Amino acid sequence: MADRIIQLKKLPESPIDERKFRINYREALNAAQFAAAAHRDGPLLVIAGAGSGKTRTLIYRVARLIESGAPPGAILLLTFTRRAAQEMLRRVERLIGERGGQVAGGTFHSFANTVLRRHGAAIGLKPGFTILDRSDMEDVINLLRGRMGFGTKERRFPKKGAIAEAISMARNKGRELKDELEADFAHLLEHEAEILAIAAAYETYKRERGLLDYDDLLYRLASLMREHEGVRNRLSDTYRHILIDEYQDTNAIQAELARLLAATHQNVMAVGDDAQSIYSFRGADFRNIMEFPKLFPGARIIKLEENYRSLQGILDLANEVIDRAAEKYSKALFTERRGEFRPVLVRARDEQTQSRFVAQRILELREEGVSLDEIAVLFRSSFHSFDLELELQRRDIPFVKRGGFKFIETAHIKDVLAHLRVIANPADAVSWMRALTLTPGVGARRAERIIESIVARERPEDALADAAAQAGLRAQAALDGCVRLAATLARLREAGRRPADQLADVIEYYAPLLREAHPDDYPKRERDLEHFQNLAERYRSLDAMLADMALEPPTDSIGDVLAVEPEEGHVTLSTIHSAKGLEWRAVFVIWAAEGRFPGPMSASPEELEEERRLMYVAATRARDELYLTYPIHMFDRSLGYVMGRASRFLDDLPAEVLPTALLQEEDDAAPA
DNA sequence: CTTCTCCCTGTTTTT
DNA sequence: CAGGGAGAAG
Repeated sequence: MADRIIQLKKLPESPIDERKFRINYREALNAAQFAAAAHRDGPLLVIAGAGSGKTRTLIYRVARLIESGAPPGAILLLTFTRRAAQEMLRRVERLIGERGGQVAGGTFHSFANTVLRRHGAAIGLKPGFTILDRSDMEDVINLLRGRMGFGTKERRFPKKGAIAEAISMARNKGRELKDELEADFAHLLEHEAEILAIAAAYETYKRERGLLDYDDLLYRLASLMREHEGVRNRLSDTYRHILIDEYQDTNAIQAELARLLAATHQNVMAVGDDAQSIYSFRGADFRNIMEFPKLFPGARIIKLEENYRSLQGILDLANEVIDRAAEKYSKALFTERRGEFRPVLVRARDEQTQSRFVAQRILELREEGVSLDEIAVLFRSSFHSFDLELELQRRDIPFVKRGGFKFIETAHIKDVLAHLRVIANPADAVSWMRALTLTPGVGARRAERIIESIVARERPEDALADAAAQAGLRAQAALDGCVRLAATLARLREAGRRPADQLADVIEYYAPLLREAHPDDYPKRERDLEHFQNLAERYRSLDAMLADMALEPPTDSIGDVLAVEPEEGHVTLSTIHSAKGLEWRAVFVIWAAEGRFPGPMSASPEELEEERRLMYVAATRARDELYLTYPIHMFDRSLGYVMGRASRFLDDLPAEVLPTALLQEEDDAAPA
């Protein structure tokens, strides 16, 4: 006789008692957001439209993981910019208290830096490696090109920037340089053999001297984890929950890092928006986000489509812009937010008028009670704001500018840094080159000879004076200069010195050289050095300071007006790239004109598609008000004044979605 | 042979 | 505005 069968009932999907949590997640989040935040284990992909509470969802998921018992240190939050990382960690801390501060987080690059300094020995890395930024990379390439004798006779050898770009792109796409050149750098193929030789020499050079460029940080971390199962499992066990923001901007290596980090648990949450992929120039491919379910089989997919940021009129515009994209995107944004506002396309007479309009409207907004902190002006390329910066200065409107040139990239800061880097890594020949050629009478040739004879030493500066004499330096002034440099470096190397004091010594040594080199504008540059000095005070180790300067440099170039009444806030001027993930109550997009946005460099259909997404990103930064402007008369260097046309991304939009306005002088007629 | 100086050009976007 | 090239000067 058969046993009696008793049916065991399946428990309902979510038996979790919400009351055990301190935070009321159901109240704080909508259904889709809640599903994402409450997700426990296994891969999860969140496709989140602009303004759909993506960051909020991430933060609540972190909080919930911790409330469910995950140690904060086991949660790793990877982002693309330091600002995004800091902002998130701050909000986590506010939500759940100081334990939130123990959550690990940062950019892919800074995470790689930390891991490689600790575990890099397994792949032959010294912990004291130096990080090369893009211009350092170009300096090395230039040095090698010279050494190898390329481009001296021939006129048309590719520029160092082009070579660096090709090398970097190949790395980020995980391709052979040869293939990359053939696919995307056809114009360099003429010099293929030389470029390949330079690339090979570049690799050797970096390895011999303990140098890593940005791409190496990711690439070597991936090799480390691929080749060393022990390290891989240790890292994966340490970080039981990996959360990745802006996944649409990952490239091939970053996707692999995600896979490697999740080796022992598959707990990866990726958040992104395919319509906001704007980093293909860095090797990012928005198809990555589509491939996520292939990389992590069984991934759960959640879409966030409701927008909490913008008024419907602004979303209508954004939807129209992205609707016209060649590749169709999966979402249409909608919102419950009601309001009359429609975005406006403002046609200004010329650039000056455009600037005047923006400045005037900013002042009006301030009159209406909008804080300057709630206003941003966005543009395609950082130089587009030059005229506006002057206008804002004229009217005493405080602003900060994000993106574009950072003060860390200016020659005088790099000069000062070079001296510190030589102390941190005596084998860093690029920095030696920079420091040495600053002394009068020493140029590239002699500097190289000097470096060759001293660079292998532990304290190269001890041999500096002799080497200088042997390198053919005759002039007493030049020899004296080398002696002074050696003395300064020797002092820097004394044990137990604070980075800030070391920097002060360098600046003392460097100040006369700076005045000599820039008699016209050295006061401005000295102010930058002072600013740098202040920044240095926070660091306890030179290595940490140098790594930060390469990976997470201070981004805001402080406008001269910053000191004016700081309590009233400041307008943000930003490239669209740097504005990613941020929002403001009122947003201006200037230079929304053909030839600027899209710019002249965007020719291929793919590039134009990316420009379109960029416009979409720009528009969706605005909460309540959005103004797009362009000048009717644009100045072109070769043609003089030409007629400006509205950006093709706005040109064909229906007038209900984007009405136009023309600016008029006050006494001309009725106001526009 | 090297360095310095002056004039030109041409400028995305970022870790 | 800086990076590169050409030519002058050390």
